[in-house]
Amino acid sequence: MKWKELEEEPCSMARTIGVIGDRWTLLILRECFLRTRRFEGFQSALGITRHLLAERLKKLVRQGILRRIPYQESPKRHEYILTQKGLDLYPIMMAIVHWGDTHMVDERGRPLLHQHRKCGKDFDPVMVCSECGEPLSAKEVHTHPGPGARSTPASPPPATSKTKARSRAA
Amino acid sequence: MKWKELEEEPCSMARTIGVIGDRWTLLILRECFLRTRRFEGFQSALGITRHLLAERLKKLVRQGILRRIPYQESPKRHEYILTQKGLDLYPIMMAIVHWGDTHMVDERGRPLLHQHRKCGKDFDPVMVCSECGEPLSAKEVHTHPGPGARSTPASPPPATSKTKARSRAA
DNA sequence: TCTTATAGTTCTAAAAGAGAACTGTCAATT
DNA sequence: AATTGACAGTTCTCTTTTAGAACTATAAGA
Repeated sequence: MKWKELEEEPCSMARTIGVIGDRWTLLILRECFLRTRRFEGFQSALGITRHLLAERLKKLVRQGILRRIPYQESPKRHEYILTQKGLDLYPIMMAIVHWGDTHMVDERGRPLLHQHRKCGKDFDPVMVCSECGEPLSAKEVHTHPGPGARSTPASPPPATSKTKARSRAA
Repeated sequence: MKWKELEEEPCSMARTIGVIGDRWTLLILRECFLRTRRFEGFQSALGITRHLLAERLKKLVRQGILRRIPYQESPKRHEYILTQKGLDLYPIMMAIVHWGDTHMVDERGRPLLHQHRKCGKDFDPVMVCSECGEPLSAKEVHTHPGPGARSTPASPPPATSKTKARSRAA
């Protein structure tokens, strides 16, 4: 499967995975949220090969998640900073960190704590329903097709060429 | 970088990425949350090669995210179902879907809607602070080292062998 | 002039993934 | 009794990605 195909599936998860669903991209984004902005910064923090780093940064810029901004002329140098679209990835990052904090810590405890400036306390991220404010769990949620679902009852899908996957929306 | 190394970093994000940070694993998990349980089900829904599917399922079982449970004898057949640890991935999945719903939909709109059984409404997932209940954004959060951080001021890190990454906790 | 900092690009070898075919067990059909 | 089909994998070859290291380019500073 190619990345491009993923981005075209009628599934918000598949599309998102097509953009950020590989380890290096996720780690680069972690660095972005930790305020890393420059090529060398990413490279030395992550130990990623320079080749891949250059490629991933380009992709993130293409996707509008990072913006490449000059911070000096001669020699030209740029910084990579998160756009709003990139900042919106924060809940994904926090959800990942929180799962790790819950299920992957060793005896020593959490590597990093998060303090909420507004209330001043160390916190955990909690996912709640936008309508009633209650915490969410998988079993309390029912999924149903939305307007962008692939097969409307009226018109069956036009035999999607070579892709063997029976497409499944999410 | 090998997956194993990731799982040993003092960073909850890196560790989590080591477990679920690749596209197929994420897509398999999507299917799990959509109630797919069997090998053929995953294979035909995703179009993943059988080889990779077998490997990924094994890994998820090893990690305690899925449990392999017999549903018939002769011939022996098993289903893969989410453990509690697996169910706890739900906020990650929802955060990913929601970002896609926000930034990756086409004119047609969302492929899938989510209804909260408790309140009966279609909702968006919102990430809030466990302490004060306010929605979170990256800029309102300050990160600081926790007990499991790698370099305690007292004892500097023991020159971490070959890994070139200057480790960075999260 | 020589070294360092920065941001890449280019090369080769190793690892991972794609694609297709094959195995083995049993139930149902011909 | 032999054949087909469902299911859950395994094995094979070929292609694409990654890893790892070296190289390029520009300018500032010792």
